[in-house]
Amino acid sequence: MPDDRNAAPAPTGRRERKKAATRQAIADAALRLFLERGYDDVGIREIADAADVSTTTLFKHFSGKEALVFDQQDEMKAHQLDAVRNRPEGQSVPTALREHALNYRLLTHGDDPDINAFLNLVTSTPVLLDYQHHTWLENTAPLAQVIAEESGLPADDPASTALARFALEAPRIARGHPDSAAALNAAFDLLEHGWQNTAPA
Amino acid sequence: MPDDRNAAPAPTGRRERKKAATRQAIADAALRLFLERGYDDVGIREIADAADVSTTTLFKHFSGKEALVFDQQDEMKAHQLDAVRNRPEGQSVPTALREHALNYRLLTHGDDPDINAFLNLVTSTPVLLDYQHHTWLENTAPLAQVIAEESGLPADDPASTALARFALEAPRIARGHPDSAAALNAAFDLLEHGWQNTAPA
DNA sequence: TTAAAAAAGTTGCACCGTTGCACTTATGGA
DNA sequence: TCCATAAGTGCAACGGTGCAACTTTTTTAA
Repeated sequence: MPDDRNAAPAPTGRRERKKAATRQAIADAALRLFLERGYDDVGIREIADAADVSTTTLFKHFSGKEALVFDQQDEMKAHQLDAVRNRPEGQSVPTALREHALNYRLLTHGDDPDINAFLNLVTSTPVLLDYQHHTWLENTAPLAQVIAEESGLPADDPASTALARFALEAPRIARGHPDSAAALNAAFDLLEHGWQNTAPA
Repeated sequence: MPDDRNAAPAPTGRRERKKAATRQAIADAALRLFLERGYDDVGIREIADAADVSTTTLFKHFSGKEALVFDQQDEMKAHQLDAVRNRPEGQSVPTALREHALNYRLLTHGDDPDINAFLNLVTSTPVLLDYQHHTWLENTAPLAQVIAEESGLPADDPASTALARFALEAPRIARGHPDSAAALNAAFDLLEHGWQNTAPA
């Protein structure tokens, strides 16, 4: 039999794989039902049934009903941090943030029917929009720190915190505005010009 | 007997006075209990009992549990709009918004024990912070419109929406930051400089 | 190998915020 | 004065969430 002794202590493990599978089963069942009948018309108990687990188990995997829908937010947050760190030579921080936001916009306006259905679910359910925004804002502190690093400012510099928060807020402004692309750009124009005249070289 | 015939059809009326009294009784009871034992440890039914009404009545006066705490948000919103409209000659819009925010900060950092107790209740209860922020943001569209008017821009100009939203967001940034005054000022520095280089004369 | 510790999952229940329904009472206008 | 309407009542129910005690699986160590 193969010797697994030196497998890293973290990633693989019979336990963790099963746990991940259960979690996935729950998320899948939830998303399927939500897409079929709408977020508000599907109950927790029903989702648990469909995934063949108890509601208690469901809540051990997800902090609440809304969390069932967003299972990849962490990656998106990390992606944003990278976009700032690995921006092209000479590009300003706010510009990098703008580019990232615009790229993401493109992603979500493609023709992939799955993505569109998901997006439609979210945008048509106020609770989900709020939740998404809320968790998105949790990236404020990490983003502020990256901005500070990239700009040679102290770790909790107020200006970098402000820029971080505003940048995270920009997509939400766009969504509420009739011309969402214009709104997004206007927001980043403000930030770019402001940052340029505020931050050190 | 006095003749009330030409009283405005709106304000006085035996019915409406009673209604206002009931509403006030509910809000008072709720606030008292919340301050005594904390927001999460007081139930709706208990508040209704203390105000001597049914829960049904309570919910006819307030849209939800959180709304019991904030009964003056509308005035604050109007106040902010006025601060922009009636700003001193030659003062820029973002500067007026900064001044207003700073003034409000002073109000809430006084020595009035009642105010402090209330503030403590809010800041120590995440749900309430979120709710307050949420309703505060409802001033985005009105504020954006005032900004547009004052700046000679079309009513739904993207830049004015962005500025409005960011200005409303600023206090929340400040709260999360160790040096809240500095954070507030940094945020408005960004907006002032950005607006100056973006907006028309 | 096996015993015990730890983690995943189950079952059942109860709480809380919130809503709907059918009903009574008070008020203001015709 | 009578009536339409609005305020308020009481109750039952629903959905999301948390708790406690218990069983099953997996890991760790003796």
